[in-house]
Amino acid sequence: MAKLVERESRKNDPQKTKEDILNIATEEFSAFGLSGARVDAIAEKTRTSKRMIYYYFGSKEGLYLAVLEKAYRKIRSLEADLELADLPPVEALRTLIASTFDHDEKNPDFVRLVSIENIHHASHMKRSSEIGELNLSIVRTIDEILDRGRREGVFRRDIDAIDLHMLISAFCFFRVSNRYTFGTIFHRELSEPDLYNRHKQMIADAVTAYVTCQPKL
Amino acid sequence: MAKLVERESRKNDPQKTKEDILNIATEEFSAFGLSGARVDAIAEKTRTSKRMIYYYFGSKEGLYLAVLEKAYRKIRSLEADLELADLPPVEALRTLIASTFDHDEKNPDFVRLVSIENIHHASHMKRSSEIGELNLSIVRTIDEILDRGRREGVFRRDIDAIDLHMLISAFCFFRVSNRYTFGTIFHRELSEPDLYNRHKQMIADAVTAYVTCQPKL
DNA sequence: TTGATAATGTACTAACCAGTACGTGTCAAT
DNA sequence: ATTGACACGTACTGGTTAGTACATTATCAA
Repeated sequence: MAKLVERESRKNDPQKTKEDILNIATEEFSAFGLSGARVDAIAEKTRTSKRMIYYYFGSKEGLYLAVLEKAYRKIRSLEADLELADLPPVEALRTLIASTFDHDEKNPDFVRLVSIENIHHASHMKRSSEIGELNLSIVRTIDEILDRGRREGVFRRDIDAIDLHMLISAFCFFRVSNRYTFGTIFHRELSEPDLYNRHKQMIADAVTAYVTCQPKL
Repeated sequence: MAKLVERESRKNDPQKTKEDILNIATEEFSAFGLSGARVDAIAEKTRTSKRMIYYYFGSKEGLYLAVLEKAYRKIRSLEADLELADLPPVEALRTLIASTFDHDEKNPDFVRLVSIENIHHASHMKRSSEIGELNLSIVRTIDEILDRGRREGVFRRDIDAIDLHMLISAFCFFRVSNRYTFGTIFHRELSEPDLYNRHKQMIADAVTAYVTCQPKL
């Protein structure tokens, strides 16, 4: 007797298979960390099998690295398209801050992956040629704004672009990365719209106040 | 024939055994995370055996929670002893910021544990009655400073103490928690003394500039 | 059509790792 | 000195998990 269940014929779609794996893996690694994530769990949630993970990515760490690289590739692509050259320096800065703030708010997965990578001393990132060459354009952008501000006499002169980027980044990142412990200790839901707006305003105010103030001795 | 090797007699020292385990475990969890740390590895580095870990802490998670609680207990004890009441508001604030800055700088283990706990959605912290009751005195301290500053007319009036604490904390924490990725991307060694001083100055300047500036509309 | 290569599925393995069974040693109070 | 509770060590187990062996199907170029 012939098989009653017709086995549906397999479709080869390497592109999609890879992407599917990467997407699921991003969720899993971001949720459980590198050692916490389970390859089997990833495989199960995929359209395909564990075999394919090793076929395309070689190892768990290989998959993790691919996830990390994809995450950084995404932010690099987002970084370019801000038109700030024709805004006055303070406005340009505020726009940039708002964009950083929203980016972290909208990409908790990315934030978590970066946190995880820091737990691992950024060792995978260091080994990645792709990420290693990230020469973040955001710093150039900040540098230009600072330069214009100084020439126009509205900014203090002793500010380093990378330092300033860190000041901005730190707040935006922390709000997302430490959402849970901070929220628990202070009984605040850091994802509420009220706080979102207030915090966005605060970091913009703080940074602009800083860059426009006179240096303390 | 009698044993040639005299087995040295065992000493029971439960206090020390517990502490020993806790100290090693703190290192291990902070280095590898909750899922990355290995109970066997912890046991080996201990004077005692794996058996004792389960004897005193019940499970790997139990041990992790004990580590976390000890870490938070430590900061709570450090928080109290700042004498700020007789300083002018701006100076009081700068002192407080310096203290937060140094605390995170000197306690990377604590910072890493908090990062790890955030990866886990602060779930252990929530379950801990001890940590759950952390009603951080630092916020009260900030509140008092803000109050005095407002009364003296030097601070803007629309600042929330917890928000301000977050602004300060975020920078101090990020500098340590994201040391590796940030350092790798921007080719900066965030532990260098030069940067240490500059950053300490910067966060103090930024926060004081913010609290003393006029609100933007 | 064919055959080479790329893509995929199934079933397995070996190592690892949290947790335990079971027994021994310590010490203080009686 | 005995006893009982606490402290501790050794050796093991059973489930988990990263990774693989092997067979099969799809695809496409010649």
